[in-house]
Amino acid sequence: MEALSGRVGVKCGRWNPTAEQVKVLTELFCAGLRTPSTEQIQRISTHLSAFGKVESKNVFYWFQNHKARERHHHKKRRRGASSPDSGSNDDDGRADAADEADADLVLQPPESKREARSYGHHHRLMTCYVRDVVETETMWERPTREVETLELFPLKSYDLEMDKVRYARGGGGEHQCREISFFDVAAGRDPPLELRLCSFGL
Amino acid sequence: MEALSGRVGVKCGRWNPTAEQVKVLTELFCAGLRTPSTEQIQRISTHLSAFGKVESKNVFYWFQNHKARERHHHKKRRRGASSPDSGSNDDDGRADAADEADADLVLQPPESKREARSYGHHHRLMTCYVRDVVETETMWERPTREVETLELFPLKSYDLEMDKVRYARGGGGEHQCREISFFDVAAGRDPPLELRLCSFGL
DNA sequence: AGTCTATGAATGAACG
DNA sequence: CGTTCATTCATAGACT
Repeated sequence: MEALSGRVGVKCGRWNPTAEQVKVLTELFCAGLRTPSTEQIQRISTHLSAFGKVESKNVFYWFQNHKARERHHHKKRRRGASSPDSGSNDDDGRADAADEADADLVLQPPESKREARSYGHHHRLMTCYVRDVVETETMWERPTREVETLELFPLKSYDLEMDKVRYARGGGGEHQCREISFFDVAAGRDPPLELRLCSFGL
Repeated sequence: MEALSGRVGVKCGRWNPTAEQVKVLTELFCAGLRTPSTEQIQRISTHLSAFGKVESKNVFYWFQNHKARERHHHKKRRRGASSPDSGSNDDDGRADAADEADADLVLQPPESKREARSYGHHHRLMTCYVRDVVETETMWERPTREVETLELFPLKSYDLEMDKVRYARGGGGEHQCREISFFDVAAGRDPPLELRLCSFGL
């Protein structure tokens, strides 16, 4: 998808990342970066600006969205026959089709789905997610990630060390991009994508 | 784009402020209100309820978010261009380079007397909004409440005690309370607090 | 035409 | 309070 994001339209209503930018972002994400700090965002955007216009907020949102969608990615994994479902409700202009969540990764939040979330801030969401499932054959298996220890950002800053703990999903730090399906596409529509931080041209 | 009234989703899962409510809140914010006290929150929410359903916690969160995002959110900075870009260099290769300097932390007052607030600050604030919890089930039918009272709050309450020092910058500005979008505001800083609450005509 | 999907953007809610 | 999560809105682009 996305095809050659050559940024066709001149209408810059919203940021339209170039292929290179997406590549870099994706690699960073796969390398483990999930919530870049302000400084990191700054640096990333600065570097991405070499491929086209970008602002820090774009980078910020990009990571926000990716992380959120990665986690919240549970479309349909049941029913493998028939049509892949399609809601039936006919929209009336804007019915939205967010399908029913299914909480695939969530461990066991006392809450149901998203509803009884009133001001019961007591029952936190238990941010424990089933850490990386198993091996994803379709994944590259942790390339020499620290080949160069890219200098752009200390790498250790966002290195798996930290994130791992926060999300409790990196038992051994062997988790690269594990699930993500839509990411594959994004990354796959490009060359082999040699996962390597040093490829950031730094 | 679609200007205001973007309130489409009528789904009441989370508070969706109406244009009027946002207007009032924004004006208050621009007037200098940053951390309303429990009582102020109460009054504000009471007044806002004239425009639609709203709970104290919503007001509380609103201010929290606004304050936080005002500071946060990565720079924006442009090279003198006005209006949301326009052609300009839109080629890959080299957008801007020297621009990425950022400095959105310009505000951030020295938290010296920030704690002057009476209420201890821990989780207590949350307890402030527990009164107006009307039956959310009902259709909060009461558009006309008491529009005559109009005395939101003395204004001195949150008035320029210490808040003043924060945004009392230069003052050469003449930006009114615009419908900010934080990303921009971060760089523009606040307007003069010459706002008189009476303008909240609401 | 239109529709669907991926995703950028925005913001309410909450955690720590 | 700053940071992060969750949900929603809007829109560019792909597919039929």
